[in-house]
Amino acid sequence: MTVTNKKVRRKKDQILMSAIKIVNERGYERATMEDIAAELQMTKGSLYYYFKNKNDLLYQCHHLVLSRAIAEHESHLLENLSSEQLLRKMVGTHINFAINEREIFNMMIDPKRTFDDGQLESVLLLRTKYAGLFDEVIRRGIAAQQFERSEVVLVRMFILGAMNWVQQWFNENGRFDQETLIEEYANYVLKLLKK
Amino acid sequence: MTVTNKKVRRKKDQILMSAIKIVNERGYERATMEDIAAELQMTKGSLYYYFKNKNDLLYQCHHLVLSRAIAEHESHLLENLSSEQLLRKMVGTHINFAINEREIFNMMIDPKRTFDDGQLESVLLLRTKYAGLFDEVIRRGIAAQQFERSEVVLVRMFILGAMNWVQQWFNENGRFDQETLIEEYANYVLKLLKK
Amino acid sequence: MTVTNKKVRRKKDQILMSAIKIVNERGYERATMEDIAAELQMTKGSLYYYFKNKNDLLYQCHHLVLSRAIAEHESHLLENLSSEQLLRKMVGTHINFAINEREIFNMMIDPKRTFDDGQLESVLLLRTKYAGLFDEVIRRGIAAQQFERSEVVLVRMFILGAMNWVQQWFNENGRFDQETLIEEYANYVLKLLKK
Amino acid sequence: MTVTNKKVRRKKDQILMSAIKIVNERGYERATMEDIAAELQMTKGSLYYYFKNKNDLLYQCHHLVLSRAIAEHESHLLENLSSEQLLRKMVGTHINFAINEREIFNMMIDPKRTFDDGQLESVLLLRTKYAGLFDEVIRRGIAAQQFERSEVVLVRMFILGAMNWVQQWFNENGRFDQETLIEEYANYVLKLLKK
DNA sequence: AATGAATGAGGATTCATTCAT
DNA sequence: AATGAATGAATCCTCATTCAT
Repeated sequence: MTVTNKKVRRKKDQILMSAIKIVNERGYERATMEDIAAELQMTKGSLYYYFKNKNDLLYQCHHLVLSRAIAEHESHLLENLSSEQLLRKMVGTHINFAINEREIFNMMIDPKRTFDDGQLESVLLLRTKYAGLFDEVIRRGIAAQQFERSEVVLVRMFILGAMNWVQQWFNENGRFDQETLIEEYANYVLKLLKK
Repeated sequence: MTVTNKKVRRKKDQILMSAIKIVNERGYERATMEDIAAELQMTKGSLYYYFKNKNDLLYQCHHLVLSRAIAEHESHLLENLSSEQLLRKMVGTHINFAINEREIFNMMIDPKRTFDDGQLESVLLLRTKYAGLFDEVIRRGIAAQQFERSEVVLVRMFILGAMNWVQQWFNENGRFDQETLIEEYANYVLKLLKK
Repeated sequence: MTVTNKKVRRKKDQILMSAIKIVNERGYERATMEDIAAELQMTKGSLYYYFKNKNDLLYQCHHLVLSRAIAEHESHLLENLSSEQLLRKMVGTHINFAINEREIFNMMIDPKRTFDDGQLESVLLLRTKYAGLFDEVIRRGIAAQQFERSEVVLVRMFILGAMNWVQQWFNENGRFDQETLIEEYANYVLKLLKK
Repeated sequence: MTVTNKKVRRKKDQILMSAIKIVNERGYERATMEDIAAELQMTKGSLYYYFKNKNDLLYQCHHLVLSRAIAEHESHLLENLSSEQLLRKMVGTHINFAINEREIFNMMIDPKRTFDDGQLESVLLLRTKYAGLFDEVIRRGIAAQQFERSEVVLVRMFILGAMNWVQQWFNENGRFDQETLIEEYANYVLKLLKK
């Protein structure tokens, strides 16, 4: 990779961060290219040097966030933890992303509406991978006879849903802080899974 | 109520149903007044005879759906059921709405972005009422010593989130049919709550 | 004229009064048929029973107001007054109309923009007639050697303009009341005309 | 000022001139953004690159014209002229603007209907300043004992009204040319003011 | 005579996208 | 690499007008 390419890479990342921020604040449709550019004191025209179009830009945001979440989960999987400990960590990671990357995480929700076919395939792949990480832990726990045997996919959906919803109501100044929330949610998750 | 008012009422309802459908298909921002009108073979101009503007129309969709869901829950509350039976019914009602009124139910998600102050107040009131119905059942169960004593609000959020998420992945032709889904989810909910 | 026709006549007049009021408040373009109808607790559809279209309605307003002003001036002309006395009365009449029928009087200003050919002709006829009344007095005064010989048309334009402008700044609660204003303006007019 | 800013300035001015022309032809409400753009062979979208909205554009037209008129009057005030000579020049300037910037000058008439609060304040300030220039000359003349002592404000209103009205009837091909008109009007004004 | 309902032609505004420089 | 400028398609909304009842 040439120096120039590195620069481009860095700029792209800056733009992605800016876009993530703006989209998180305003939502996909209301985030304009102008807004995203202004955040970086660029003009919107310049964005098109780095990204084919708005869709492409937003797709890459999505990809970035999801990849990071996956990476974080994977690092937990490598630690030598019990299923319970592991799951607690994953609950923490997930809720952190859900709260702090609200809108981008939301894109996961209904990617069909936004992405074109090629992008969609890639996104769905990542989603599947992401979900698979949870399935993996659940299966490990069942195998270790710590978790009750059950429809893995269904219970995973239940759990992910519960956690995603957090972003709808969680409020930094509210009754619960993020840490307590994570702990309690992890307890619920484990109650659900354990024998 | 005069004949005319009934007619207007009926027409308004038709428009609302059409709007609900279109919004469910395309999402709030992408649903145009033209689309909504076309669905009923009207012209967009006519919509403005019945609704002040797009926002008003969408607000009324939201209000309608939420009111209906509340009414259904309330009818269950009047039946003489055990907390467990009641909760199973409410899970059924909720998941039905979540699946079949997808986007409108989604408006609940982040009304701040869409509604103006007056509307917002009314929407938040309904949301609170809706959530309160679940709290009520949970409290009943705790009082009857069938459910474990716990942070009612938090566990309710967990449950509602899990159920809302269903709309993201549920697919009529998938591995589970709606009925099985509801039953399994009710089981999870009860496992979470019971001692 | 049949009873029915009389009724229609009365209704038309009511509508004209309503239209005059609304147009005076909001201006020609901003006065909607709906506004005008609402003032009389009618629906806009009904207006079309009485008037061909908005243009026609507004034309008739204009015609009505101008006719009344002319009638009032003519009645003064019949009284046996000196040119000076007569002119004072006419100044009073004109300023009253200019203030109290603001916008309709304003239509006189540039009728070309609003009216179609047939209407225009009739309006211009009335305008000419209206202006002619002032010319008449001025000529009488000159003939009676009370007023200075001068370009009658030009001085009349000067005077009418001065009086029309009153509506732009006159304010009931301002420094001058309407009566004082009229008296002072009449003084100016006479200073202009007298030898 | 950078080159770019100069270009923008020039373009803005072109647009303003175009807008002034169109508004003078059609009036405020009937002048569409499309019309204004077409005059310059631009698209209406481009106008929004230079002006926030129609209101803003029209406000700036108004501001421009009024500022120019004020500047012209002020240059006369600096010349060493008698009150009479000065007033004659000002009559000329005013009538020229009234005839040649018809509608824009007319915006002065009832700005309340068109402008928002911030703009209104600025417009009223300019109007007051404009009127003050005439008051100034009149007072000078009174002080120099060339003009009769009188209600300065009232007589100034009278005079301005008379001159504004010119635009309603003056016609290049009519009986009077602009120069004669100005001379005669100046005579009237002086007859009104002089002892 | 009156009206409720519908319509369609405009008009203001926004914004992703393009492109010459 | 970046930008200023322009564009045009899309979208909301208004309102005079029509017409069946």
